[in-house]
Amino acid sequence: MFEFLHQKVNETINITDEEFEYAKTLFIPKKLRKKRFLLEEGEPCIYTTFVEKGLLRSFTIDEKGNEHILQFGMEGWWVADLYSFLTGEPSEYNIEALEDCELLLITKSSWDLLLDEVPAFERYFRILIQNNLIATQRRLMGTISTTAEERYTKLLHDFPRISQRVPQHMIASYIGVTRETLSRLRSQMTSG
Amino acid sequence: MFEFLHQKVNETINITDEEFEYAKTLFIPKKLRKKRFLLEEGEPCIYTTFVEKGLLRSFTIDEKGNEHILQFGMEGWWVADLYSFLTGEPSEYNIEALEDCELLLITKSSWDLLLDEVPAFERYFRILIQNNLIATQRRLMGTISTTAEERYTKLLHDFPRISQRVPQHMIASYIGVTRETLSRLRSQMTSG
DNA sequence: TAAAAAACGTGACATAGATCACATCCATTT
DNA sequence: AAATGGATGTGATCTATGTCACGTTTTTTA
Repeated sequence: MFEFLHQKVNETINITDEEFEYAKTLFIPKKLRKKRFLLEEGEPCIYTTFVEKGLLRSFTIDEKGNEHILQFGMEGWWVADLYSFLTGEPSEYNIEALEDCELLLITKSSWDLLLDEVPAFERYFRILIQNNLIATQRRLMGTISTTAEERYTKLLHDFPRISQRVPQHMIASYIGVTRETLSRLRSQMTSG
Repeated sequence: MFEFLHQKVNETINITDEEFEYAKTLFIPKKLRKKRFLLEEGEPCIYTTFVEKGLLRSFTIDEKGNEHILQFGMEGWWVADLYSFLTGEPSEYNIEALEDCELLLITKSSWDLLLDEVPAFERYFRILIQNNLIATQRRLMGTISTTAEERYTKLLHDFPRISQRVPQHMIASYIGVTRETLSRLRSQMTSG
């Protein structure tokens, strides 16, 4: 059950088997079925979650009822509302399973304990967050400076299998356009 | 010279005086005059920089010659092209002083040493990057889901003094519109 | 302090993308 | 297998923002 997490951690930092054995005691395994929510807007995000299997999305819903996707959480990734997790404030995000999922949850207090007891995990999360920051900065700059078509093409390039796994209207909301616009974009691209 | 950095670090983590004394030996003080560049696109970002005094911006220039600002670096903040700093790859960003600056630079090898020797600094940078990620995610979601006017109002709210310190066309490029659009927005806002 | 450069405002027009409306098409549930 | 709801495509229009052009004001620099 922990092989995949162990592998991901080992790819990033040096960690002893005892340290990882200790870490294992702090995680809570959970299965979550498609369409079920791991987190709903307004409630505090009490877990940070490692995705062993499946696919989730974190997203907001604005006043008009439009959804805006912050991220997809695929196998090997982590999902949470980081701000809510750290502060205990109500979450701004929803997190929903887009496929049946197998997850490893860790609470804030266990996470704090883990970082205190095993400095290697402090580094692991620093690197994880660092890579996430770099990716988020790139996406931000792309959103500011490129067209919807370029952002769509880049998404397909970065995650080739995504369009088989999630409906088009979610891809549209990830790149920041309406489903209608993405639909027209796609027909232009195949015809042209 | 290091009082401000010491203060910022102390606000975030617990650190002994000896640990901070060691850290001090790894930084390179530098003054940078207004309009001078700390980093130019294409060259590797060999330093991460703490801003003691002054103001900088990191930005890209696209094929059309338009500038897009990733961030302003004010007193107490850090600036770098994180990806380039970590990998040694050529930078995608320019970093320019918008005011006369006093900076503390640290190279990648010194930074690695610091994180190895003083685990408290690993935590300091983890928290720093974490807060930056949260802010960047918020800005991304705002860019996807709100109007230019809302983004402008939010920027003024978050950084009330920014509009006295940087020209309007840079504020425009930060919120992702042209200078003409921001100019019109501003006249609407004061009239309405 | 004169000259040059950068910043800013504003009009006319172009365009990407949003909105609204409706018609399939496909999948999940019973 | 029927039925319901979600997902997609597409037309007609609307709107925010971009683009281009030119003039004025302010700030730097020589």
